[in-house]
Amino acid sequence: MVKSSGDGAGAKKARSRPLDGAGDRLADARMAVSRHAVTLFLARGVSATSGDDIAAAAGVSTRTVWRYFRSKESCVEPMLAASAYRFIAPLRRWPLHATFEDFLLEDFAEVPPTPQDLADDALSMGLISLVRDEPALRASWLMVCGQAEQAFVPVVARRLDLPVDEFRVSLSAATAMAAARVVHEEVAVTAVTGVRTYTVEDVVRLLGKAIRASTAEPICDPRPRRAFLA
Amino acid sequence: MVKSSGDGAGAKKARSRPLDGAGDRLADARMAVSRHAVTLFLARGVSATSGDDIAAAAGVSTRTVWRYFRSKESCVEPMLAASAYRFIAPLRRWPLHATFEDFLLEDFAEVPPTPQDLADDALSMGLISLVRDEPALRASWLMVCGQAEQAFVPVVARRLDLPVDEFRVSLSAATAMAAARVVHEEVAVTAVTGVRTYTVEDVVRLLGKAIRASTAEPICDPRPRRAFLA
DNA sequence: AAAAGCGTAGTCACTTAGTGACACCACGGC
DNA sequence: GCCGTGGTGTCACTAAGTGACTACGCTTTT
Repeated sequence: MVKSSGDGAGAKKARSRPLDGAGDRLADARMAVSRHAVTLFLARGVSATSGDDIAAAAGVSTRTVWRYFRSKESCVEPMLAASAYRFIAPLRRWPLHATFEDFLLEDFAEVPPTPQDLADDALSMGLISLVRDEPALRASWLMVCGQAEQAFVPVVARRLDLPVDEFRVSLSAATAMAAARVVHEEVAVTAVTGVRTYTVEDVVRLLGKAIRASTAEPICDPRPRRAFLA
Repeated sequence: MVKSSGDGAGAKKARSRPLDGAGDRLADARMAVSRHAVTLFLARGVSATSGDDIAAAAGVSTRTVWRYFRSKESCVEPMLAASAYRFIAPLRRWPLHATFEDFLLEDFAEVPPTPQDLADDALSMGLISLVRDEPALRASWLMVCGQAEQAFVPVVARRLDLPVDEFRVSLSAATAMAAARVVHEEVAVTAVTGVRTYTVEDVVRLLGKAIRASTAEPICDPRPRRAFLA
């Protein structure tokens, strides 16, 4: 089913991958296919959508779909990952003296998401709301959370002034992203079922609370001055 | 690829499922197949093992394998889940006044694992050490961690004296199991690569430290008396 | 400007993963 | 004895996923 490396494509040159802005042609192509896959999954369900359907909708050959993705379900990963990165990427610029909420809200005000981003986030939320019932989809969602966890590691390391390979750092990144996952799932199901609606601010506050509760490390708040301890 | 429900089999009657001791004939059969699958995966690698191979090794028809499991990779889930439950199931009896480490170590001394359990744990560890490289296996591992999270919910609820559907409870269960996952992965790779060895006590202490660090809630220690706050 | 080099997509034949339908026990109740 | 009921095997089939090769576009070289 899977040869060895993750998602065939990118193995060749490991080119740039800016993580933030656009630019990677291959990543864009994968993203386009992913968007069509998600749309189809939401419209007719995962099992009623074939690889051929996805290929046809995206206007590429079936072979290309399997070159891009290691399985049908993993087609959703770029979409979900992109939504996650829209939160995590800005945090690489998060100044040490700012709180989680203050920084993120200010940043969103300064660099507002594009309409495309918002549409993608809506699709992602729809998908996340399905994750409880569709095991294959859940596996992909958890994989994306794992990627998010990796992307969050340097943020935590900087906040704690610790090297990225420190155990405390990976632990904190893992628990924080677990908290973020639970919040996202909760938000997705309540939003999709119409129980309530959320503003960006609501979500940021929920995330902040959850991440604070998820670790004894002070990653969300200004770092205490070392001088007091020395 | 997947019809709708998780792992075809058990849908019919949702019979007992004792979670602890043996007894379920179907679960035992699934476990036996799972054990053979894990052995083969470890011996020759996942992609070099086919569904037919697993069926042949387990002495059942291929059709039965697909009835038991929704995919080749998910064959490993019963083995991994059983290892996880050997930690979580006892915790349902965890008295409120005992610390995590004290209770678990005492319990393991009283009810020592069978040789079969120990062998299964060794296989599981071998498998967990592979999850970093094999994405399909990683997805299954994360699914098992999700099941463990669900199983941990009632334990947390009891410790916090909160209903099982409280958000704080699912949050804590999620972050605690994320911590446990990171510890298990670390232990698995260092143990398998021979960097160091672990006793049960080592693992329990590592888990305790990690879970304590993973949540602001006092789930690992005796619950503070409410009377002081009232 | 032609040629060579390279990276990516398409085509098609092929293997393996996974499902549906039905026959066949083994078991327990009556 | 007969009748459900639940689990398994057989077989035919669909869908997922791979290998090998071709063809196109783009850059670099001469």
